[in-house]
Amino acid sequence: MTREITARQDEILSFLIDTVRERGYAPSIREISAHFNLNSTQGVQRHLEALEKKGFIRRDSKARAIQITPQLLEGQPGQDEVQMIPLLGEVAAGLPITAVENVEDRLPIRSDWLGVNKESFLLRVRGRSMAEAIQPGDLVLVEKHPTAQQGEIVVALIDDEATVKRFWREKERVILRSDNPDFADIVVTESQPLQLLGRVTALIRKYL
Amino acid sequence: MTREITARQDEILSFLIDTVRERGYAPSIREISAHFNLNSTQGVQRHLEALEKKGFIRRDSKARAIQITPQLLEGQPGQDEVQMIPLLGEVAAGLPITAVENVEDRLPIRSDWLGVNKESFLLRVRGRSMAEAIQPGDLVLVEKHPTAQQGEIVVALIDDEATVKRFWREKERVILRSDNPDFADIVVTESQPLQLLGRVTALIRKYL
DNA sequence: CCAGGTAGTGAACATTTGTTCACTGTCTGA
DNA sequence: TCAGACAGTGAACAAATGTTCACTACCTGG
Repeated sequence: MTREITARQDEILSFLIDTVRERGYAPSIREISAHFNLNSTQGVQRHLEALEKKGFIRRDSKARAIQITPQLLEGQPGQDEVQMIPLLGEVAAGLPITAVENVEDRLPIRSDWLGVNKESFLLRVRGRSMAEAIQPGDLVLVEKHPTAQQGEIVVALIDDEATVKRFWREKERVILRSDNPDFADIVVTESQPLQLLGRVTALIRKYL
Repeated sequence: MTREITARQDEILSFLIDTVRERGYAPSIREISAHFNLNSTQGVQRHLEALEKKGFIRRDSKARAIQITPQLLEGQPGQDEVQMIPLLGEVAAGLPITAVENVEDRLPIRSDWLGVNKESFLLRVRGRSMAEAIQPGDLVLVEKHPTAQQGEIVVALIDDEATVKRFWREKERVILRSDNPDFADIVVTESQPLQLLGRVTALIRKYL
C-alpha cells in the first residue's frame, strides 16, 4: 500500500492537524465537510478511510475519534523524539489490551525504537521461564503483531494470561519455548488457536 | 476563585489526561461516568463545569469537546519528566567520563528512575562476564558513585576499561565477581586502587 | 439546627454524529 | 472505448452525545 496521499487527502490531514493543535479536539465528519464546502459526509469518510489505511490517522467509530499519528502532531520524527509507552498492569478481560483502564504507568521510549505505525506497550514479566536473560520484574517492550518469526521472543495469551516465550513454528504446530530449561515447551495446535499479543522488541530492568 | 480542586475532580482530570494521552481524543460524558461507575451524566457535567471554572480544561458544547490546559498534558514534573541520558562510547583517556566527546547517543529515562542530584550515564556491555542476566550489547544505566554496597552491580575501570561486575568487599580487599561462572573473580587490593565509576541502576536491551 | 457545598440519581430531550447505500461525474491509462 | 480511481451528492438510519430539570443524601461550619 502506497503511502502517497492525494492532494485532497493532504488538505484534509492538514486541517485535522491544525484543528487539534488550535482547539485541542478533532473536527467531526460534518465539520470537515463544512470546512471544505462539501455536501456529503460520505466523501469525507472516504478520505479519512484512506488516511487511516495509509497510517496517518487512527479512528474509532465514535464522535471525533480521530487520533493523528503522534509524529505528525509534534513535527518531524527525530532521534530525540520520545513517546510515553503504557506499562500495563492486570489486563482486564474484554477490554482492548491497551485500554486506559489497564495502564498502570508509562515509560519514555525513543521513537526510533518503536515500529512505524505499530502500537507498543510494556508488560512486566512474572515467571522465570526466560531466566536468566529475562527475569521476573523485568519490563518487556511489546510491539503489537499477530504473527512472529522463528526464534523471536513473543507475548502470547494462554488461559487469559500473558506469557513471554520464544516462538517456533513447525509444520502444523507452534512451539512456545522457554529459555530456562527447567520449563517445558508449550505446544500449540490448531485446536486451540494461538493468540499473539506481539513480539518483544526491548527489555528494561530496574535494579532497586 | 480558588484553584483548589476536590479529590473527585482530580480523579476525573487525571482520567481525562490519561485518556487523551493514550488514545488521542477525550472521553465523552458517558464514558467518564462509565469509568467511575456513575449512573448519571449530570454528576460528571457538574465536575467538568468546576474544572473549567478553575481553568484546568476548556469545553465546547460538542461531542468530546474537552481541551485540557496544555501544561497539564505536557507532563507534571516528576513521574512524567524525562531526561535524555548519554550513552557513552569509547571513553577517551583524561576526559571526564561524560564529556561530550564520549557521548555517542542519548536515551530517554524517566526522572524518577534517576538518583536525586546524581549524574547518570549509559554504557554498552561488551563481555559475557555477567551473562545471562546481562548480555553483550545490553545498555546499563550507571549512577555515578564512588562506593558500592555488598552485592551491587557496579562499573569499574580496570586497565582503562570499563567493566561491569558485582561488588563484594572483604576485609582489606574488594572482589569484583562475575555472575557468569566461566569468569574468574577480580581481586582488588590496596596496591592498585579501585576506581568505581558507579553502580548499575537499570538495564536496557534492544532486540533487533 | 440549618444553609451551602459536594456528590450523585433518574429521566427526558434535541442535536450531533458516524456509517451505509446507491448514485453521478471526471480523469487517465490501457 | 472502457475500467478503475478519485471525488463528490443525497438520503436515511441508529446510536451517541451534551444539556437540562428535579430530585436525594451526606458533610461541615456557623
